[in-house]
Parts: sequence; C-alpha cells; structure tokens
Amino acid sequence: MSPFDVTRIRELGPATAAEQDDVESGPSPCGACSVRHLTFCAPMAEDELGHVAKIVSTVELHPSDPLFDEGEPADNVYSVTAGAVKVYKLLPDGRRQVIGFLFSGDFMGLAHNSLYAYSAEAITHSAVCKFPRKKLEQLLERFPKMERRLLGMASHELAVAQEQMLLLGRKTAKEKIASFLLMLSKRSEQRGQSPNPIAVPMSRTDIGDYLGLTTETVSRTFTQLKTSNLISLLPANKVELTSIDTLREIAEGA
Amino acid sequence: MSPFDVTRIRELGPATAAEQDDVESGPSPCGACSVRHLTFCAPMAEDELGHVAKIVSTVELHPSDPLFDEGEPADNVYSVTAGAVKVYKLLPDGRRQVIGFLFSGDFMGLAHNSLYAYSAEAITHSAVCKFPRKKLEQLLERFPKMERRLLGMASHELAVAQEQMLLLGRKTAKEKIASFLLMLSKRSEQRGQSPNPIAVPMSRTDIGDYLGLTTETVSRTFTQLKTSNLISLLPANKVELTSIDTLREIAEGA
DNA sequence: CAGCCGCCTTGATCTGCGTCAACGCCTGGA
DNA sequence: TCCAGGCGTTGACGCAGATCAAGGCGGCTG
Repeated sequence: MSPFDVTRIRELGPATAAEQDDVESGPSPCGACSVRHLTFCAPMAEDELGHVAKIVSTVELHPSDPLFDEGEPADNVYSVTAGAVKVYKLLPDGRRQVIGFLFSGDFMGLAHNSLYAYSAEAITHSAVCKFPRKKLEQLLERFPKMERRLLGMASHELAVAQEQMLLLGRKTAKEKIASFLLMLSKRSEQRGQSPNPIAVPMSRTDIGDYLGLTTETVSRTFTQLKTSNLISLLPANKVELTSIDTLREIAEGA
Repeated sequence: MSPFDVTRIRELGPATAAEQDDVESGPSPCGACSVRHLTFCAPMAEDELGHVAKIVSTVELHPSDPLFDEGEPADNVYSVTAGAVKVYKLLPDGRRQVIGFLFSGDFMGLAHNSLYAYSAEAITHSAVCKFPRKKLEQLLERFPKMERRLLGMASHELAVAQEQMLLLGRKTAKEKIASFLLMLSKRSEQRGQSPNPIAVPMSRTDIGDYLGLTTETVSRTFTQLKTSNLISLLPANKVELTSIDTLREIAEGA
C-alpha cells in the first residue's frame, strides 16, 4: 500500500495498522487522526485510543475503487477519513439509486443483519478505516460511550434519510438540485471546509441517481440555475452558490 | 381516559402509568405488555421492568389524533403498542411525504437534536407508550443492553429508509404499489399476524404520500393489479395477495 | 332510514421529466 | 501532437403519472 499523497488529500487518516504495539502504550495511529472528532471514535479518551488502533486497519481507495458490494457478508464497518465515497443500491435491470455520499467522519456498513444492504465505491482518492464487525462489537460493549455516539450518529443518519425521502417523493428537479447543493455546502462546513465555493466531486450521473433524476435533467437544471445567476460553475468541479437565500427558498418549495 | 376496547384492538399495551409502585416489586404494567418482545424494551429482564414502568405512561389515540408536530421540542420518545400511526413531513406549500407507518413495536421520536423532525398522527385506534427523553436516556445509561437494542432497531430503520429511497427514486407506480403491499405483508407477519389477507388501514392519500404518487394513481394501480388477478380487495380494507411471487417479481422490477 | 360527507374510482387532458440522439470538450495515453 | 473515450451539454420528441373533473359508494348521524 503506497503512502497517501497528502498534497491531494489533506485530511490523512490514521496510520496503517501495521504498528499494533501494546494497547496501553504511547501515541497510536488513531491519536494522529485529524478527523477523529467527526467520527464515532470521538468520545474515546486519548489513553483509550490504543484499543481502537488495535482493531482498525486503513484502506486507501482510488477513484471508482469498489469497497464492498450489496449482498456480501457484512464483516466490516468502515469510517471514512478522507475523500468521498458513494453508496448505492441496484435493481436487477440496472436502475441505480445512490443512497448517500460519504465524507470524512461518516461511517457505513452498520447492517442490522449479516449482509451489506448496499454497495460502496470511492469517488475520489479516499481513505477509510476498517473495523472487523466482531471486534468492534466487543469494543462497543466495553465502551458504552462509543455505542452511544454510534446511536447518535445513526439517529442523525435516519433524519437525513427521511429528509431525502421528502426530496425524492415530493420535490421538483429544480428543488432537488437546490437542496443537493445546500446539503453539500452544509456538510462541507461541518467538516471545517469552505461552505461556499463547494467541491462537487461526483458525476452528473451519480447526482441524478442520488436525486431520482437522469443525467440530462441534472445537467439542464444546473444550466438553468447558472442562467438565473444562482450558481457559477468554477473549474475543478467547484460550484459557487451565488445566492444562497434564493437557493434555500427554492429548495424548500416556497 | 376510557379503557381501550380490546375487542377492536387485540394487542393492548401496558397498563396506565398511574400505578407506579416500588420499582423492585412484583408485576409491573410493562410485565403485562403483550408486544414487549417487539419493542426496545425486549432485552429487559422481568425483574428489571419496574425501572421501565416507572418512567413510562400510556397514551390512547383515536383515528386522526395528532401525537406531535414537526418542529416541536422532542421531549418524549414513543413506542407503539397497538394500532397504526403515520409519521410525515410537510413542505411549506402543503406537499406531504409520509416517512413511515408504525405498528406494534415500532418507536419514534429518537431525534438527534432537540426538535421532532416529523409529525405523527394515529391512523387507527392506537396505543403508544410515552417515555420522557431525559429519563429514557438515564435508563439507557444504566442498561446498555437497552441502548444496544435501540441501536439495532435504528440500524434496521436505516436499512428500511434506504430501501424506501430506492423505491421513491427509481421504481414505477406499479412497482411501488407491489413493494408496498409486500412490505405490509412482511411486517404483519413479523408482528405475528396474518401475512396474507393483510389489513390496509391507511387511506389512498396516505399511501400516495408514502410512495410519491397521487391518490388517483394509487387507485388506478390497485385496480390494475386487481384486474390482473394479483390482488383482491376484500371488505374492511383488507387486501388478499393472490400471487405473491408475481408481486415480488414486479416489486423488484424484474 | 334518509341524507350527507369523505373516500374511492374512473375518465380526459396536460406536462415535467425521461428517452433518444448528436455533438463538444477535456484528459490521458501512444 | 494527435487520437479515443468518457463526461457534459443541448435539442427534439414521447410518455408515465399529475392534474382537472365528475360521479359512485359506504358509513356515520340525526
């Protein structure tokens, strides 16, 4: 596994799991994790991180690298530490629904039964921490505060999913795109990054599959928002939200 | 509060919270709960139920009674013990998205922040157990197995929500209705009730708002499935799934 | 038991978005 | 440098499901 190019991916995750020394000893890979406060590891004290480091391993992903597929045994839980990952479900005839886009701090694979309910694939050069399910469960049993944190994050995910149902079931294409851009902005801010010229690393097809639209409609709607001077398309897949308030009104259907 | 008519609602929940005697003493209201194994109370031992009974109160709901509204302080968590409840979100202009239908064992109100993210309203004559959030949190701290159960149920909810995103974003009206009927059937079975002639207590409008369709389309699609001899509409809002396998094929888009 | 109201059904028409098609641009590889 | 392939954009057209409209039916209520 080659070292991660930190000039491209700034928030490098924990070091590799190779160094699994004494749990109670000094600095651990997790101790150096710059996005720990965003992850489910957040409640762990400095001197407890060794327990986490002991079971974790890191995986580096390049664009379009698959992480796991729907239906596979859900042997691991993953936490994203850098980059962007998409998770999606497929219908037998190939229709696709992107369930979510994951960034630093987000987790996936918390299946209630033993199989993954969706597939996961890297969008950009990314890094994820991999936790064997069995070992993570033991850790959660020992550290209820971590389990509590996970419950809090799951509740949040649930609220986000419900908001997305409202979007998918009842919003127009324009409202969907406006909501999407505002969501990216908010999440970017939550990660401590710029809320306004935002990075939009996913393709038009991915966006369409996330919003229940086709690529063509996504493209047309971007053009429409651009023509209305609500957004500007910048180089390197960045988008500037020129009038956030108007976008917000559109997103809420007002 | 009048006693619940047990001839109409068979799975009567716990008794009223009036009798809040010594926590460690004998039979508690929760001890008599016939749907406990379906709820987040399931992992509690018989002699621990007093702790639950001490903080719970029961609420009886009649059709279309509201339970709480989106945006209100989320001071309580609710667990349904009988009947059917719908939860939904509204857009400012009145467009509605039904987020879910809740039956015995289902919970709601686990908001990650302090406000309810949706409104809840009874569909049929129903009973719910009401847990003050603060007190429930204390209980979860004391009984991690209950918190673990809640995490498991939340993960399950998340998987269900993701399946619903696939439905809303990518399925046709016919596929949506077929999926919906199969979902009702499966859940009915999980509650220990008949999986085949199923009760469909919600209105066409509610179904439409759940599936991202209009009442008219829901009605037309029911008619179409009936004409194709895949379902029969029985009296008392019951539906018989005449050909479950074919329905399943339709639901999966095959 | 009659009348009313809400829910469901059915028909006619409209439209937002999907589908099909063509083409431009950017990027990476030889 | 040039080519090829992938992605994005734009245009023309079609259709699934929305909208608008009109009854029908069953279950309360007085």
